[in-house]
Amino acid sequence: MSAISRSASALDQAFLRVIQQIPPGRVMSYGAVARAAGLPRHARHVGVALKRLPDEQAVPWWRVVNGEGRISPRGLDGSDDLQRVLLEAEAVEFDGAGRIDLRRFAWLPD
DNA sequence: TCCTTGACGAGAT
DNA sequence: CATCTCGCCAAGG
Repeated sequence: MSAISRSASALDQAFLRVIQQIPPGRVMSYGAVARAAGLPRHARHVGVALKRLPDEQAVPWWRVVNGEGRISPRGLDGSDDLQRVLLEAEAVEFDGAGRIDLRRFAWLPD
């Protein structure tokens, strides 16, 4: 029983497995994760899966951004800022508008 | 069952 | 660029 299988639905686990493969310094959009998991049109659910992700990070959730190369705002908690800090710590660059150049940092499964 | 909610995305204006 | 509109689809009320 892996750490993520405890509180995630079978569908969520498909996304999480993909996310676990994203190498440091690279990112993937929600839609890309969904497609790589063989579940196109489920971009929104990738976000849902991460949201209900338990504290214990067995998954590099911070390497998932939206299709514009931006960190999706989720409101009050400062997890947005944390995400940016974690990414910059991996040398991922943000431009003046807070965007990541996906042509350079996006990753796709081999 | 019906209705509403989204860490989304593509396209039109 | 910034907005807005729609399509998408599982979950929860």
